Amino acid sequence: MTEEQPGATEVVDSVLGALADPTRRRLLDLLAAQGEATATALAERLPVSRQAVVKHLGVLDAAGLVSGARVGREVRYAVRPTALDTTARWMATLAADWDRRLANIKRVAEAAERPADQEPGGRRPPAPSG
Amino acid sequence: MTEEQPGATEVVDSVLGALADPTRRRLLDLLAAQGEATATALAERLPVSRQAVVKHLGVLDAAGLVSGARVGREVRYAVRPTALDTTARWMATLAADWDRRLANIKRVAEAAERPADQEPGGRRPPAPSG
DNA sequence: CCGATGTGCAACTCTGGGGTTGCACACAGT
DNA sequence: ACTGTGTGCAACCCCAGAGTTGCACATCGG
Repeated sequence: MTEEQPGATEVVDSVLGALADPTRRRLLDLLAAQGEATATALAERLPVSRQAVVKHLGVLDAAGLVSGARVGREVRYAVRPTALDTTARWMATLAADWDRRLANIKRVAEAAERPADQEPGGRRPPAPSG
Repeated sequence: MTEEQPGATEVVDSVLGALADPTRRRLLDLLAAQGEATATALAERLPVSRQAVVKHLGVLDAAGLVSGARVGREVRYAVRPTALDTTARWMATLAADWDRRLANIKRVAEAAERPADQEPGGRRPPAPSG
């Protein structure tokens, strides 16, 4: 666990996969609230077995969302904000990109709707595929 | 399709579920690039059948990520940035929250590590469970 | 009207992964 | 040394959902 950081795309990929499950989101909530907890302790506060929690923690760890540290005979898990932050930024960028494209396309569509309109010397964008 | 907007939590929930699938992400990429496309046209650019694409578009539509409009005998789908933006903001807030909690806990832990330390007049936070 | 093209619906298959149980191993406390 | 508690591993069950096929229905172009 706790490997070096791979490419942002892979981070986003695994984070999205990890966050898709409600139980895992609940798990992250609990971890964020308690700061640190073992799989056994977390399982007591969830309607699933410890083994299920362990598996989920494995997925979350692979996604870089949590990390576990051995303390004596138990393993304390804690939340790691970095991967989540990366995904949030990626998503925000994507949303902005969509907005940009949509605005572009709308503009072109409106321009094409009235081709007989007055077309002054100013040049419009050549293609919307920017 | 294209219902009224539900609570932000439900939006985030369905968006995360929708974005978990690679084919759906690919689908969104194509749609964002082309601006508008039919299920049939999208299926030609993907290694799955049209019906699979239709199902995915259904999921994406339920998540508010795309919307389809009937034009003659075909249905043109387009990307909708709002739900994605909502999820991005939610995620960024969550990441910030984790950071806050972690900083809080770390501070408290350090303070508890040396209880015999000089404790000046300044007051520290009463509990980390904020 | 007829063919071509596109959509909608339904039944079906099959793999992934969420969940469980059972047991072996590791460590702390007395 | 022995017991209690926590972790790790493996086999197993089960179902949601990703994907398919087949066919009926709608629409455009001649």
